[in-house]
Amino acid sequence: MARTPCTECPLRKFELFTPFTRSELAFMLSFKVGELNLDRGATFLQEGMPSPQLYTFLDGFGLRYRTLENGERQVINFAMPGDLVGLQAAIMGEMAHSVESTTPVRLCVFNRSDLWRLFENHPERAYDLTWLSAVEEHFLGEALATLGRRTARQRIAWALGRVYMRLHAVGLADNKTVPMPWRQRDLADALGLSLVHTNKTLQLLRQDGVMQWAADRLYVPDLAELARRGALELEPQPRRPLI
Amino acid sequence: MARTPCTECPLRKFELFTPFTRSELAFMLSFKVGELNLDRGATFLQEGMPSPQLYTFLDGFGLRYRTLENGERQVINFAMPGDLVGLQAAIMGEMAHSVESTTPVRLCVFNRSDLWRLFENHPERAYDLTWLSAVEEHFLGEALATLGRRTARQRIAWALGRVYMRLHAVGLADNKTVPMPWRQRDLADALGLSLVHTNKTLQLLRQDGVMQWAADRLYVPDLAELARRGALELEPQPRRPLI
DNA sequence: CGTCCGCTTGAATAGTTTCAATTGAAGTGG
DNA sequence: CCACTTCAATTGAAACTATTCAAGCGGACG
Repeated sequence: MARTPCTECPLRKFELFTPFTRSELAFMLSFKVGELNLDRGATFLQEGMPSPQLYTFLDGFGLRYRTLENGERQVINFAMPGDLVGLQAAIMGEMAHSVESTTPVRLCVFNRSDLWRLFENHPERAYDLTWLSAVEEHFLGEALATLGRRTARQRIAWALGRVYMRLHAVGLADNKTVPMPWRQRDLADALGLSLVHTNKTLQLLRQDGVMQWAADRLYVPDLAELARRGALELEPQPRRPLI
Repeated sequence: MARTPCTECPLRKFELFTPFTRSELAFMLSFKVGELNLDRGATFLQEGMPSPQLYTFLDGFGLRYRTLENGERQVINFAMPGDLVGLQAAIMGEMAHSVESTTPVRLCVFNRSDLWRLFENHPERAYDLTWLSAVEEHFLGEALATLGRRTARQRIAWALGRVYMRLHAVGLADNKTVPMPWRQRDLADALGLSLVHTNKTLQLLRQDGVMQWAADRLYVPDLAELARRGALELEPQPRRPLI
């Protein structure tokens, strides 16, 4: 297996990334087997398919979604730099959702076959992977509550707030503005709303001065206010406890 | 740490359990530190709280749910024999949801502090835990799609079908009938529906002869039909692949 | 016997979807 | 350089699904 040190992508960039710390990332990168560059709109992990590889988003954005029998989509989550995708296929044998790029992306590629080596020889890193899974489970529980019990306004505020907070955490917020390279359709499919209603609800939030979203950029003047409307907790991501 | 072999609960009962095989369960049981018996209605894991213990349901049923700021509930999943709960707190430091019993239960108790030992010395079992987490993630993705994009009828058929299949898998199906010790309120809170609408939709399914649910028992004459209505795949649970 | 809990029912209301059509911006080819 | 296409966002109106409110019923239990 090749061990390409990731010289191009300075670790500094990743300092704040969830969930990897600098030293952990450095370690992970020793498992790197290559880099993959894709244009927007590329589906690189597909529902129901096994995948011999895992990927980390180095640059660019994506979308994780399920396709329903009638052709509709359920967006599971938005993908952004620092996100690990493909663990499900690596562990369970096949993906339960697809992953596609919504901008050009640069992906860090790991081999699934190295995973076992990691469990055997690096229990701390294996623990990290389980931690990742647990964090994802936490998020999905929150999403479930949002779709199940909240109004359109709350859902949208929740989703935008979440995206903002995650991007802020990875250092991509600039002057209360973060990249937002998704379509209203994507947001609608993430929240179980129709496109029309999503559009109208977005306008309400805009009129209230809670946020602005245009030209792939999201501006949030007061995160606390947005969080309040989305029933979001502003607390920092839970930190990994010492065992 | 005490290592109580689980003589009372014959392993035979667990043969079909997801995800533990007989030998795996036997191993897990070597970590057992005790058994906990609770009446119905006991909340033994609480949202936002750390927990020094993990539990496996040996007998009885429960409910995993989140409480919303307005007092409403989102049921995350139904808990049944064989289910492991509390992993989230063990890994992340605190629970994202509460767990309560809906019947008298008998729980197998593990110490969180033993978890690290497991990762260090038993990579196969650590892998199993990650596998468990991935399966849960899979399920939550399916649930999200159900709440986001399906009608009340489909949601209810989906939920009943899922419960039936899971209980069948652990050997609790008898003559096309499984235990169903939950309330309509619980089902409504799991599916993001009002109690009234859940009630009326259940009657439609009953009238169609798709199922009968009364006195804590669920009768499903034709699982394929129920699955079809709930857009459920009848395929067996994905098996753990060899690494 | 009275109370509580879970289930059931009807009617009014509200939130969301669906349908249908328009606009503007960006990209393509002759 | 201009018609033509495409994609994303927008708007209004009609239709519908699910919620809320309110009330009643039956069984279990002290």
